[in-house]
Amino acid sequence: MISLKQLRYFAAVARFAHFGKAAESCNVTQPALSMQVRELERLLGLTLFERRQQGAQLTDAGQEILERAREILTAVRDLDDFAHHHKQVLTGRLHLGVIPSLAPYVLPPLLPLLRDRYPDLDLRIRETLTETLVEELVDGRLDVLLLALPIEHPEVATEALFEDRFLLAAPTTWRRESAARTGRHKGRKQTEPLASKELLEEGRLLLLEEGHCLRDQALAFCQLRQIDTLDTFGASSLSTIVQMVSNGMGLTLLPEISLEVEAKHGDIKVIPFEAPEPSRTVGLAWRASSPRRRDFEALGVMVGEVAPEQD
Amino acid sequence: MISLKQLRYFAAVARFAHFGKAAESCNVTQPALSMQVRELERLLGLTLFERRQQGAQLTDAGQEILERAREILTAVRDLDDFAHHHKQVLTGRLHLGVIPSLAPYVLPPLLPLLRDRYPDLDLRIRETLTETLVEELVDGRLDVLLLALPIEHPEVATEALFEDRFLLAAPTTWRRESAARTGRHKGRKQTEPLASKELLEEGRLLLLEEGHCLRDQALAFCQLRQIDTLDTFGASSLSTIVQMVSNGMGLTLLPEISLEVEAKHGDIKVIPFEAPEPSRTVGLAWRASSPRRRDFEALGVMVGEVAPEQD
DNA sequence: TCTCTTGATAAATATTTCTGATGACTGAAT
DNA sequence: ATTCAGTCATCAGAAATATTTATCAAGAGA
Repeated sequence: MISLKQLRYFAAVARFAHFGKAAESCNVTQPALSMQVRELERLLGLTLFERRQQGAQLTDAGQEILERAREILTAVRDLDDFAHHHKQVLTGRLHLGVIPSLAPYVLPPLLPLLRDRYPDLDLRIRETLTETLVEELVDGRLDVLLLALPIEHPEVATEALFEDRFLLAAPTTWRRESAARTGRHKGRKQTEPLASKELLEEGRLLLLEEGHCLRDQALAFCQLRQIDTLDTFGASSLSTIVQMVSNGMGLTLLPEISLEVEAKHGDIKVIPFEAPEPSRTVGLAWRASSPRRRDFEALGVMVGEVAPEQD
Repeated sequence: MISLKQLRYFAAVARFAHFGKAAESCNVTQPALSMQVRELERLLGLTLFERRQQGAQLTDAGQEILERAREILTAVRDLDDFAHHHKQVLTGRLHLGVIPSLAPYVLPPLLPLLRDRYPDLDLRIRETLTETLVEELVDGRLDVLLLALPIEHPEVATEALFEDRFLLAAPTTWRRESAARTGRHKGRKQTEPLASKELLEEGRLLLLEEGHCLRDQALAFCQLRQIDTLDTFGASSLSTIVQMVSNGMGLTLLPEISLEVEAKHGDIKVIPFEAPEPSRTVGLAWRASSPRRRDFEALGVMVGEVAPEQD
């Protein structure tokens, strides 16, 4: 009779395309895992992997079985979660994924608050790009994500928490009229607090490297499709960007939530945009099948408490 | 770590509300099953059953866990089915459920045909009422049903195969005009081959007992809500009904598919209805998640071959 | 050819699961 | 009150299963 152990081992081999690594990830030796996978193949009456020198390659049949196996494993994990968490909210282990443009600003105030209010919560944090987070979420390695919406995925449910405005960050030496070559802004007073997006076209725009959603949102706002005004190298953290800005290497967009930290890091001035102000929607995402809705709602409330005040 | 075995045992206990019977159904001894259920409870950190002298009663938490467990078990069964049947069509074991008003007419010609054309098919038949069939289908004890549509159930997919007309069955001694008290049919010729539904009001209507869909369909057609013209005892097979009709105890509706068999059983005359003729839609039903669609389609073709010709 | 990596195999061991006998408990009948 | 029949729990030993350790064979790359 098929066992979950077999499915788990099978999924691991599929993930790593390598029996040895899969065995390690399952905390068993390679022969133990090989035996179970082989037994599963016998039970199913088909070959799941092509064993090659370079590793294990899923067969076509294996691919289809894998999808079903993953669903089953997720359902089992959900059942377990449900059992453990349906009484109390925010207890036990919770794997939280956060995008890099939120983690350094949300987590410092959030974690002490959580530790204080939910001492039985064993929070595990993972910080990486949206794409990877969603993948790991669907896969069951993460339980809930804190990121910028929208997330379009049939298995993922989301909840918006707050709007995070974007502001223009410039060197303190930067003068708006110095860049107003187009003359469009001639008549404006210098104390005018709004920056129109045209301003961005005047200086080099510094952004996070490829894959960060913040980069995409900034580009979308600027409707910049030509790459020549961009620093093609990009940076992997906003701190670095701010350092670059304060050294006169260009301009950037900063999310409001980062200001308290980043405005102190470097010598920059921050200018709000004219309406309609650009912004991103920060929210939570989880597997639609997850039984821990109540946990996520509670978590959302906590995040809301540490978020910037809404207009 | 949770195992499928534990879920299987748990589901069995839930089904029988009795550890001993559950153990028997799982082909293990009662202590073995008790241990696994207890271990599952330990792993989940909650109590699944209230153990009483009268048996095992699911707790509220157990009820919710049960639903998830059943989904998992079904998914595993589907995975297994998929592996075994995605290559060849109609091989291996197939549990077919049939309603009593179809089984005696469809199965005799169907089974030899199947045995001939799909010798590797190990068909298991279950005959009972629609309600039970659907329950067992969703539960995974049956794979496919042959019955009257529609079936409204979120987890069940269906396919219509053919229309089965209803005809009026009357004693050979019965004369239409003898009952035409209303005078509405006075002008008609006696050789007129159509029977309007008003005719049914004139004789006592004999139907299958409560729960048979054929009974409900007949009642729906007649728009009879008053029970006084009905034989309240009902019968459990059409053969019996036909015997009653041929002995002058009343009239009944017979599905066309039964005529070849039943018209010979008793001494009756069969009269078609005026348009719009009453009929039922015969079709197949299966779990929407089942991977054996191709099997069901092939089965549908076979049933079509033994069904009455369509107009 | 030699070396490294891959996964498979075999035997010994560890672990899990099952059986069969027993026991405690409960409600019903005597 | 006592017995009885039925429930599920417990336990020790047996059986089945999974795992480890050690070793092997095959192919890729030097």
